[in-house]
Amino acid sequence: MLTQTASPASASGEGLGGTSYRRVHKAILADIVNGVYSPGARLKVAELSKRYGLSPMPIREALQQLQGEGFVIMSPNRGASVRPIDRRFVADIYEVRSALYTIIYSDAIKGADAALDEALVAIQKRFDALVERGDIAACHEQNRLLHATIEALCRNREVANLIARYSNLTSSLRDVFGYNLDRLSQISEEHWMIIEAIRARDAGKAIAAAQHHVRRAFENMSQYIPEN
Amino acid sequence: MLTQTASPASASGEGLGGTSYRRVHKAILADIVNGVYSPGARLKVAELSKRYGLSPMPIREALQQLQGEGFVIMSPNRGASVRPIDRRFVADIYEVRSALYTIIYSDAIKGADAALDEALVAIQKRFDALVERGDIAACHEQNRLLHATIEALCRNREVANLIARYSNLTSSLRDVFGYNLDRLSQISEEHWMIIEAIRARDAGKAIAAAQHHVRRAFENMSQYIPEN
DNA sequence: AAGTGGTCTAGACCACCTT
DNA sequence: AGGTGGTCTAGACCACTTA
Repeated sequence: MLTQTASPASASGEGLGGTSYRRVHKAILADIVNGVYSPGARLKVAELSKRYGLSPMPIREALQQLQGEGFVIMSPNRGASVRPIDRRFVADIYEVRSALYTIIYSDAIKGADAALDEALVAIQKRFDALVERGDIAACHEQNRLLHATIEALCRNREVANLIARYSNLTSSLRDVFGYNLDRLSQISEEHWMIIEAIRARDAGKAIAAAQHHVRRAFENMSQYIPEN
Repeated sequence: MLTQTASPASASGEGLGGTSYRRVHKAILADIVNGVYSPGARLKVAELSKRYGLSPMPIREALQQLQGEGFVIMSPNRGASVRPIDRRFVADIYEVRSALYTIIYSDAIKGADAALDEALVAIQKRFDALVERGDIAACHEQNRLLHATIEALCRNREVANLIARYSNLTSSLRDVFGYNLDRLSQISEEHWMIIEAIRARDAGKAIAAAQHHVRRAFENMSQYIPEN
């Protein structure tokens, strides 16, 4: 048997060219985002090592990157755990998102055209139909799509990265609690306000509507999060 | 000779308890911030390995964390280099900073008291005296202190982290170009506007003044940065 | 086709917590 | 004093670039 791993690109459906630490980074991040590893959970190298069929070091590299990105906390001689999320942290994040929406929605207005208007209306109509049916998962998907469509117009990559990161940080919470039907129809109203403002090409109004939307999302979510 | 390094905590003035990857992370970051490694420069493991008296892996861990934090870019099988900074990136960062100042300066007004007013005035008076003397380095320090004093009132940790990160990302540029005496007296004017707004406890005015300050800083800096 | 330099393994060392 | 699990070393393997 050679020193090198027998199957460098196995254990995952990624095309060649990727390094192990990248695959592991991606995999662990996905597991954190999907709630497989909950906030605060320990991430033991030995376990992960076994799971991915790799020796400790590439695992540690992935964890270090995740630490840099804020998804993981590493304490000296105590190893890695998923970043705990308390109400304060969520409040901080939502406040930043709110501030960033001034950028996103003024870019959105600048880039808006008739095709965008139609797309947004179509998405939100589907959303409403799915609320009627009570299909929460599909609603979630349309919700994601609406925001992605708007945020795609944002020219500021740094903003896009931050928004994506925050979305990942809180998405495990959303899966657990989050969406009941009452909240969904409230969301629909908020979305229509945003869409109307975009169709009117009114940046101030769009920003205000988006910030209102964020605030509501926070108020809804924070009740499910432990104080500390 | 044992397998383990002969002097686990040598090569740096850090107290015990730190791990190697942490020391290296700190050291490399400092070197990037201070311009020892310029944007785009390659960071070869072998060199760093030699420099810090460590084997490749702890170096790589530090680099991975730096990648997660955005200071370093790692390409598969091509290793690490300092994140290149073009004008677009700086523009993006300054736009985000501007947005975050809505949070920082409304917190600042909320937390302001007579002691803060005095402190800010004292700092800016020292700044002005140093401009007279043409002591650019000391000016820079007072500038840093003024902003730190204001930002210390920000309750949002995420915002504080972002601001610190952006400051680190661009500080190597500032060292190279940046501060001539004309710009310094312009900065003084902008600072006094901010201080006046804070003393008046006028959040809107303080935010506007701060955003104006950021915009000017960007305009001044961007002329020194290559288009691409 | 040699060289440069990144990546990964196997296992040793050791810090910390538990008994 | 033993165990658990994090950290680090030495060196093998290999991808990519030079000639």
